Amino acid sequence: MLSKKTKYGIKALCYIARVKGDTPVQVGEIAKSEQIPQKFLESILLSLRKAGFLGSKKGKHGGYYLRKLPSEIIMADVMRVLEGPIAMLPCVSLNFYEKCDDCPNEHACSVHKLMIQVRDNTLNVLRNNTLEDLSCKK
Amino acid sequence: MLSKKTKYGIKALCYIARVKGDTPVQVGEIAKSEQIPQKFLESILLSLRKAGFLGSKKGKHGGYYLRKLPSEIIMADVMRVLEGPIAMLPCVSLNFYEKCDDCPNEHACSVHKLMIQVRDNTLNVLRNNTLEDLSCKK
DNA sequence: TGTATTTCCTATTAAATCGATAGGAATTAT
DNA sequence: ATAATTCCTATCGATTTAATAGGAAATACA
Repeated sequence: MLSKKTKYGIKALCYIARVKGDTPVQVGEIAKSEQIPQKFLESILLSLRKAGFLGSKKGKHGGYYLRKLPSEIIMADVMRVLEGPIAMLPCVSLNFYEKCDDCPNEHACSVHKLMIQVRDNTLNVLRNNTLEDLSCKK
Repeated sequence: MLSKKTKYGIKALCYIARVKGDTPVQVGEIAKSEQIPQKFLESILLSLRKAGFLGSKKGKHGGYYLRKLPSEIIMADVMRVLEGPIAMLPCVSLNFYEKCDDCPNEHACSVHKLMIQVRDNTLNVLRNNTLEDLSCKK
């Protein structure tokens, strides 16, 4: 199940991508428009900023803005920051690999075999979608 | 993240599929061989039985056996029983659809758009893998 | 310079879920 | 009868999730 954190984060990124204008977008505005608890959204945008997707400006007329073009923001990268590993098992993860305790031979493991395929296909989707692809007008 | 329940359940199904012979396979044997806590495995096999994948026999020389050919057991169906919905969001689920509270227009939702693609691809993998495909000899 | 505004940061909480365990009832082979 | 095995319910501890609280730091502007 996708966490609310990820869901909210993607929605917020899309909102920011859609907004035209020079001034940064405020958390309160996004929260209200997208129906997201403001304090929760604050922490989400903070982690997106730390991951390099967003820049921020403090104080009056402050807010968040994209640091890259929407077409350069790959959803797989966003997902990894918000949701964590894309693979459903550590033993099939590219970026967060870990061996299973219980599994003596990975290549003979039925679950491994299946989850490799799921990962490949999911990754394919997430790598081929950028923020631009998602942030269509309402 | 894939739950241990699902992981254990798939491993157990594969184990049963690999075993040759007339007599049912006992939980204790599977648990020992696949390194799964026996009591936990009991409850998992019980739900697989209730879902129609397994049959059981009680008492001495009792145990579990497949009720269909491995080639007829579709992994998507197994996953739904053990893990729940395949979609990452209720609003993109075929079998467990639910509208999002916060989302006024599903078709304009960026997250929806992305998760539909993920679901389609995941489903494609899980529908095209049967127990036979996974339960290769060790 | 002072005040309101906004992001930034840490801590806490309530609820849900997960993985596992416990104990015993029901059924069956011998 | 007895031992073995599935069946069923309840419970527990740990972890994660979603959200809230409170205030520090920075900034615009009067």
